[in-house]
Amino acid sequence: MSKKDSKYLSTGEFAKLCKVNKQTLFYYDQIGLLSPILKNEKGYRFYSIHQIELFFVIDLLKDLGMSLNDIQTYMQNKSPESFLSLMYQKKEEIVKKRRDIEMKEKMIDANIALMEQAFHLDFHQVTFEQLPEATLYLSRNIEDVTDKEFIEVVSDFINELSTSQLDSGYPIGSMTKRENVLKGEFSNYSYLYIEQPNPKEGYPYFQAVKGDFLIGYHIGDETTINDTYKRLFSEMERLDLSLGDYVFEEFIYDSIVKNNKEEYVTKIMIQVKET
Amino acid sequence: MSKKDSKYLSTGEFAKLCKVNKQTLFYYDQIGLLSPILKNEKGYRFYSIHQIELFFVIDLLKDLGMSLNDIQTYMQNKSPESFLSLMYQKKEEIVKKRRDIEMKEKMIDANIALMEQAFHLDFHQVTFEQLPEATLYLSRNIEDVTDKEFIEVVSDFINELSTSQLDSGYPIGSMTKRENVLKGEFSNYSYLYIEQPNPKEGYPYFQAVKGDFLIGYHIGDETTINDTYKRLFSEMERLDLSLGDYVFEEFIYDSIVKNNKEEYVTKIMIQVKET
DNA sequence: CCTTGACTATATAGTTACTATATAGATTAG
DNA sequence: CTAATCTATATAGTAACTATATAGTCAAGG
Repeated sequence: MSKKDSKYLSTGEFAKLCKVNKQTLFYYDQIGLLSPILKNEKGYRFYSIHQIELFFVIDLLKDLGMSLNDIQTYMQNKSPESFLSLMYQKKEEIVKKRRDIEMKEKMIDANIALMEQAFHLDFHQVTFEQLPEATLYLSRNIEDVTDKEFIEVVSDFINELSTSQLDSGYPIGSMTKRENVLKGEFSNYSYLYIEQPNPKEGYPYFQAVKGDFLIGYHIGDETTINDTYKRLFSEMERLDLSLGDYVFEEFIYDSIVKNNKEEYVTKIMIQVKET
Repeated sequence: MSKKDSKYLSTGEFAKLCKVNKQTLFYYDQIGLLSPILKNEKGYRFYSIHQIELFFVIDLLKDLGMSLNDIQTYMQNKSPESFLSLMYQKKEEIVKKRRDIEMKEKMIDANIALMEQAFHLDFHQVTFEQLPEATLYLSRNIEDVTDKEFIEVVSDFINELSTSQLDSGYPIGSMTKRENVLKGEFSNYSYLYIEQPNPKEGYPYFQAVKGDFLIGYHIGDETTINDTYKRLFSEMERLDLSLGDYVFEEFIYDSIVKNNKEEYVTKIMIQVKET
């Protein structure tokens, strides 16, 4: 490279600096998005070091979901005013994006915690535990609803979680009222719930779970859960305990980690009081 | 829809719940990534509400840059152990991604601040100001380097910023030592710098800028900056000020917001002391 | 009972933003 | 002077949708 040329970067050098494939720069040149400031008689491209700034902005906008076409349109009509308004718009978008990432990070954390916990559990053991208070966000009531209504409630609940940013990453559980459990309708759930480790103001939360629980695990799919309930109830009797207000169910192993239903595991937490 | 069918969601309903295009679900079914649990004799697809969980995991992994192919591979060999190790791996990745987003948000904030500020400036005004202390991260020395070396230093500087997470989003400026300025070598910069609003431990920062400055603006490209410097120096003389340790240059309007070089604006901050 | 409108399906082609490959000429280090 | 390494163009392939065309299905209203 001659002394004169050394002010500039070749495509390869510029690509390295931008941390992209050389082909990408050819492509950007082709579509006219970012062309080298000079091409010599042999067709060799030469980029100025200042062009890195432009590349960074392109990269930023691209990362924020703007198409190369739209970026090009901006670049052709650029001005401090349009840049500022673009930045304001992208600020809003990136805040959304950051929240989304934060939520997903929480989801990963919750999944890790759940799995780590699961490894230390003996699913054949029934235990008596005191659970601390927890705040739950509940769905609408789902007692005795039709299948169709059930689907609607679940859909609304899921939508509510994402629109109101209530999705803590924790798994969704279901709770059943004492009276339905007493009737033997173990799967006639009253509400769906999701735990809220950091409850926000202004939502009708359910303060729950503080108290004594009998905890057991059901292995297999929901069709055989009645047997497990019966086993737990006889254990309750043996310990001289009586049923409290609610029973809670949470999946430990489900379709996400197991291929066949026989290996699913459901945690059953029966609120109890001493007689 | 018959009572029996109402336990399930049609492709359209499920797509709405997943917040994706119906076609995407066809595509996922086609490649065998996520198939409805039943298809009736007419070929209509029916999804179970539980499948939303699987979709969420697929969506999470996809968002974290995993290809549908790799996701499928995981799904075929799923187990609590492999899920946990996947989650640990994705946790690392998402932390990186979050930091990246946070950095870009800062970049947007800095750009907004810069532009808002610029709108309130009169580029023809020369002012005398006291600037607060600031922490700068400097490049290697670039006095009297060749063009080639200059490019190398800039490249290294930019790489260092991203690898050591020193990129604060602020624009990169250049500073020139008093002695070079006195020789009239205004563009024989000594260092590049980037401001660090929240300096981290363990880096050799430059504590700077606290003190009195004469601030003016150069309109046009770098080839004519000498005239502006001369104008500023005569103003310095008039005010009975003498040159301090450094002169700082920062772009206000550059190729990112202006199409032609005649409209570029450079802020020149001359450190001064009273004589 | 028939029609209308809203759904469902499949098949195929198009899109975006690369990415890889093949071929050939240019440059540089030893 | 030659081999290794760069550069270029042209073309094809890729992932993950997305759109379009065509046709069958279904439920609700007149």
